[in-house]
Amino acid sequence: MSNLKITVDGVSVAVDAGTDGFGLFTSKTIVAQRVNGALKDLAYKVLEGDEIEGVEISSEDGLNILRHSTAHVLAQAVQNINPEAKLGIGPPIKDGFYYDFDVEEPFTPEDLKSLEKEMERIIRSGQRFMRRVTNEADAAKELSNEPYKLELIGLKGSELGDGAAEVGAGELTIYDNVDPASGETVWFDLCRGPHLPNTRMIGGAFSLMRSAAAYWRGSEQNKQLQRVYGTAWPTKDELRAHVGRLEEAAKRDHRRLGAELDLFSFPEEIGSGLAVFHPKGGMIRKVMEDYSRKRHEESGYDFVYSPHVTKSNLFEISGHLSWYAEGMYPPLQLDEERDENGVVRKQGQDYYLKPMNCPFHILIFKSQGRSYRDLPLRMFEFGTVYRYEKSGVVHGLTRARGFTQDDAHLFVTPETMESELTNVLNFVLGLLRDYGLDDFYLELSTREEGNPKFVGDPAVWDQATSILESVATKSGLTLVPDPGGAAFYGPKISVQARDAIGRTWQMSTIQLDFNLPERFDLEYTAADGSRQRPVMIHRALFGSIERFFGVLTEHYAGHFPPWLAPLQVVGIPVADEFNEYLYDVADVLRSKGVRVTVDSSDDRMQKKIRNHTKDRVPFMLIAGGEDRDNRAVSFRFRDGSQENGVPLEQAIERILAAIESKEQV
RNA sequence: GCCGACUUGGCGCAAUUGGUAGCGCACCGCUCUUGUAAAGCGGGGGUUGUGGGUUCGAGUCCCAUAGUCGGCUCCA
Repeated sequence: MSNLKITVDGVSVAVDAGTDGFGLFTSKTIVAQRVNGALKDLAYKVLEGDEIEGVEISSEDGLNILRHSTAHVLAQAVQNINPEAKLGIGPPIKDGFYYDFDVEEPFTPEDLKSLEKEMERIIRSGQRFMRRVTNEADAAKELSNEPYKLELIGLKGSELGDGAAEVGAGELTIYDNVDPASGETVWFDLCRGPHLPNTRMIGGAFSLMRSAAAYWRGSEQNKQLQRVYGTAWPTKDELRAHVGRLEEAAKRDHRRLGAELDLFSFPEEIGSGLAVFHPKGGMIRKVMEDYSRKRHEESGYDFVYSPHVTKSNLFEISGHLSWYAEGMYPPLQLDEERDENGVVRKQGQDYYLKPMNCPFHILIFKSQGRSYRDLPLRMFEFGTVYRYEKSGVVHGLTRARGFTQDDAHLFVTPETMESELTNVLNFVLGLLRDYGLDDFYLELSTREEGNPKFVGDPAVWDQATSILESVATKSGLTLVPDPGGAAFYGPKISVQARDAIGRTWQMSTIQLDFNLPERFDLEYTAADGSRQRPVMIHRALFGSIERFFGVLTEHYAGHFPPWLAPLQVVGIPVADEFNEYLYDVADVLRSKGVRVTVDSSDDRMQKKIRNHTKDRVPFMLIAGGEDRDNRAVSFRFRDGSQENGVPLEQAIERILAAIESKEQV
């Protein structure tokens, strides 16, 4: 008889005692149930008053369960092949999962192949995932061979981090993998769950992607384990689509496009992480910089310049040498000179390549007495900085060792701080939109209680943080908190932008700083004649020009809009005879500031079209007899579409308009 | 910095168990060339990232170093 009243997907129903998720949900795509907000296996037996929802495999929770179960199968496969392997953790992640193992030999690509085979066998065998509640003492006994799991048991309830998939805040549980034929437990793992009912539901849409080392529990102090990354999807079509997205991202990789389109390179002779821009990349960069300068000038910024090297003293005052010395290039040591008696005649001196521009701008502020009438003072510089990034992190233009920041420092009075921040945020968003990015959210990076990295008075931090938060909230954009992510001297807002294929990039940062003004003892004279300390706002819109260049390259997949394209128009004659006509057309365009050339090489027209399409020239103007006779040209665009016989005046108008409007074509 | 993989003409690749470097594109020359993604023929170019070592002999094996790639850690 029906004696339990529960709610299923919002509908009240009465069910028999002992009813579980298998009884409530018949759809094969329901893989788990959410009971009173908590995820449970389908095997969970409902209780009076439970509010239950089915979890679809294609939902975010469903995918996580699928991937986590696949991770378990991976771990079982690893231990089947190598019983000596010790288990780390194996959580689901975006698009997939990983599992860490302590093994003697790192996994090879061949190992991954044989692991996939073993996983397929396990999946086909249809093992059931059976939840079993245990306690610390029993679990410790069962897992006595698994030192890392033992460590997690000891951590239960305290700071968990990535271990959260193994042990939750509630009961300690183990999942047994039970062979359906023999009823025997063939493998088990400490796990919070939930899981798919059985391995067969994983299906065939999974793949092991790569292996790599990873520190146990994410700390450099710990041993490195061998991590295997995999991906898993409800269907093979979704797996294929995912692989397709990865290929698309690889095709857009700015490092690859940089070489293909002859934009920039990293000559080995110069050193890791140090780029040179070739003429085409240089043109794009110049346009970016010119436009940025124009916008800064319009917005009341002053332009300043500072040298690339400085005596160590400057970064001692700023505090960078005590906090970030290992991130700076080692000093150029100017030797001291001694006379014949060994007495110092000239003191030695250390010079550093600058890793930041702020102290230089501060010195400009200090070069004279400042009045409240001078503020806000906004100093802008394309400042090239050098940071000795660790060898393993250098990555094309997005993580280089030498790069140029579009850096500005605003010196403001406490009263104008909030309005200046609002202006800066609007300025940033407007400029980013001009570069074709228009999907943003904000991140508020704050200090972490008790972390000695953060300097200064906590009360001041709180004040700064609340001002930033208020400005960010008023922008109307989504605000995501980032506790502990602040700079050592103050909190910051960063603008995150989504690119054409949905990836997010941290772009601009706006940081408040109460610390450096104090260290450098900055002052201005207030209206009442008193000496006051200004507040500094650090901000960079592109972050670094190189990085922004890389992001734009990937955003546009190399198809830069006309205003940025290094070559905007190329004339392609149908035959040599029409070169002259196209030269005339090109002259007109060039006189209006268009970057144009005529391809008068020996190649055939078809070959020229192919070459310039691959080069991503936005406008190809083709001309033959018909066009010349009618004073017209034929457009061909990068996507292969074309428009013939466009009157010359109209064609020129159109090209100029496209450049002027910064639109994409 | 740590773990692993990789490095052959400008670029992309090839070279049996170690036996003395090839191909395509690009480049140069010549001939040809009127309608939307590769004309034909010929030519030049590499002491295989660098430095050591093993060997009669090394692109192939070993060591070191630089650089690149994938992760981890880091990112003022």
